[in-house]
Amino acid sequence: MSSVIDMLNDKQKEAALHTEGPLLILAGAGSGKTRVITNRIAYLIDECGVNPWNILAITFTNKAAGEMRQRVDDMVGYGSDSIWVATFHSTCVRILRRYIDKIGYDTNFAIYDTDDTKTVMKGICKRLQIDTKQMHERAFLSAISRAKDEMMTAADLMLDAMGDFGATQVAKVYAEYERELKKCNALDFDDLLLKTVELFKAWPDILDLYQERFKYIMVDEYQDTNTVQFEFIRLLASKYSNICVVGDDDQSIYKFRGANIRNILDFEKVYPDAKVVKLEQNYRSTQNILDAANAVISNNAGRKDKSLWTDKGEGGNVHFRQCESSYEEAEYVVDTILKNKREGRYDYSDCAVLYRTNAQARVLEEKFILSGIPYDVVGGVNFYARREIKDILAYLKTIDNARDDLAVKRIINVPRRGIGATTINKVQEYANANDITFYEALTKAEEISSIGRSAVKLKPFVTMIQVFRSKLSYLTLEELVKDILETTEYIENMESDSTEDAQARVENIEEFINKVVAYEDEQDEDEASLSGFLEEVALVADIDSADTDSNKVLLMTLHSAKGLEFPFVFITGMEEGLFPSYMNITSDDPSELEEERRLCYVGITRAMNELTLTCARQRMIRGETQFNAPSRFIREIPPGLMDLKVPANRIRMNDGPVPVKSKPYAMSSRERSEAVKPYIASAGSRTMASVGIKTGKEMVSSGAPDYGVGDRVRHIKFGEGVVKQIDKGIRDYEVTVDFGGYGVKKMLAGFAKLKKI
DNA sequence: CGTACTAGTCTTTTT
DNA sequence: GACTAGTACG
Repeated sequence: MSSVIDMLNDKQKEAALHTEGPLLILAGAGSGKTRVITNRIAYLIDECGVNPWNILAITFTNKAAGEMRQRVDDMVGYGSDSIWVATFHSTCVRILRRYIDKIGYDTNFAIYDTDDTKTVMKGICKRLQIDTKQMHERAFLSAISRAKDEMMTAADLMLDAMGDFGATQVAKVYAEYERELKKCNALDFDDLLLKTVELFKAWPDILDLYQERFKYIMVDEYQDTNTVQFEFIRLLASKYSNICVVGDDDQSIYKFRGANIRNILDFEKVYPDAKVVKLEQNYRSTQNILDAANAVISNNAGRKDKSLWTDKGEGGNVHFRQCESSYEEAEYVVDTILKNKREGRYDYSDCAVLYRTNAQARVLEEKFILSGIPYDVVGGVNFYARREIKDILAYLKTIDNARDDLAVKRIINVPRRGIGATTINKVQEYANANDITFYEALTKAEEISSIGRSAVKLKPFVTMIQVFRSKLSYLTLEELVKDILETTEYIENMESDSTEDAQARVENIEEFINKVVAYEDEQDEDEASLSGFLEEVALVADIDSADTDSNKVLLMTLHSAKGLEFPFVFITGMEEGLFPSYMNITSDDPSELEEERRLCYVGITRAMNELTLTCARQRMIRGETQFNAPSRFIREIPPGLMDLKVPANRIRMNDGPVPVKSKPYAMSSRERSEAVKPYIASAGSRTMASVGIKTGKEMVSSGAPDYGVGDRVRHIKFGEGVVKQIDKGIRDYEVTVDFGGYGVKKMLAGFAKLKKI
């Protein structure tokens, strides 16, 4: 019987075969760590007779979890679905949904995202009369988040503050914030981990249950774990000690959000009997690229000693190019890609353009559009954080379970219903006084004497929500969402007050409906519940846009590039003040600069065959033109590895402005959105198809309806009616129908789903 | 209560 | 330069 580990090298084998007891795999960039993990899982099941049910594999992102799940499924035949592959957060949610009542929460708790917590914080600052100009909401939130990462309570912070005014205030706000979330039966992202650890500590029998369940634990990207995540894993593994962590201290780039690099550096101290395996053979890059990466990272102190090698051969030099402006830089990137494409050396999908900040994508995008190169920007604004999507989600949350005050308040006046801040405050006061939720208070509006005439406006809102609820039993989720949009005339209202980006918003809503349909298709007939959908969406940042099969250049930040590889990589904006960022240069903490250097290391090691580093002498940052010297990271690469267009000592440092030869072409925002459209439009559908999800019925059709003026049609809610008028709207046909008893309605053909009779 | 303008703010990012 | 939040006014 041929073994699953035969395809591994010696080191990889050593790691895969060590199944009992703690194991640290130090996996350098491109050393095949995912392969080791999946093979190790297969080995555990096939050769050691481990029940798949007893295996837990934890990742940070949904994307990583999805990829691992895929590869495990491919490798392990029978029983692979019972392997628990999930992110930290979704793992905790699953545990908490079962047992959180043991520590005083309701099991249908809400999960507050970053936006929600900001809203909560704003309210607290107002109530405590904190001057948010002096101390920002964001500062409080990040202080609280950091405290939670370190498992510190508000009381702990208060003790630590030792009377210091600022620190005391943070502690007070923290306590208030906790009270507020508890009142709403809500958890923030940090709480998901924290409360699970709390639960495990308070209820040893529950912990034991999960220890028995997860006898073999694997953690990916271990260098990015924070203290509470470490504790979660430690507790789970403390019975059987079969814990395997994989990571690379040189790729730790999330310190700013609480990652504790000591978790990986001190692993052997916590587990003295741990076996350590270093994977140093790189299967990705040429020797020159690796040498450049090694040279840069060797400037960092306090790392685990290792150095990557490859048998891929020397390869070409690393290219470096200093440009006059960001426009010229973008042109250089575009021209190089076109030239390579023409000469048949690299296709579009072989190339990736990386940068430090998302804002840098704009100029690049403009040039890509002009040149006609197909591209995709990865990341940017979180899909589910967009206003229109959050609005619809708030409706769904309210219908599902009106305990989420934030959701109810979000939509009570969206679209406008003439319910203002004063009324909302009065309802809230009433709710506080009677210890009921905001929504419950709404249902008793007529009892609130202070509201007066406004009570009349609240009634229809409550009725509407109740009507939606009553329809839950027979409408599909898709129908429900469309019903919400129609009943509230959401799109019409949106179009009337913001014509500029209304079109993009409508497209987002359509994409959202696609997502809903995809969810329903995934589930078995009766399984597709509203709560289930909201659960899934709460922990997903973006619609997965990894469409590697389409032939496009990918643009993304260095952070989002982690874990990916490309034959040709551009790293742009290699300038002091931008990369490394100004914040980190001026910081008195030298470890901040080391994190930037690790980021540079991550960037360089994404490249398989060719790497081009570019910088601009002149760049617009935050509406201000800056003149920056080339990044220090450039100078850390031995000149012998680079092909410099000018000798190194002739590279111009920041010696002031030079007249720009040609006026940079800048597109108007309309031109831009027009030009960008075809790519965006194709991105969504392709994503769905590539994941193998049926999008169900055809979305809003741009074709003409199959009925005309005067025809009788049927609508799902209003019944039969007569078509009065059909107008070609911005993106769809607007149909005016007389429904007799229901009156005359104007609706979008795509949403209305009218049937000719 | 809603709108229109002004002032201030900007890292990186996932859940 | 772009976005958002807050404020002044109708």
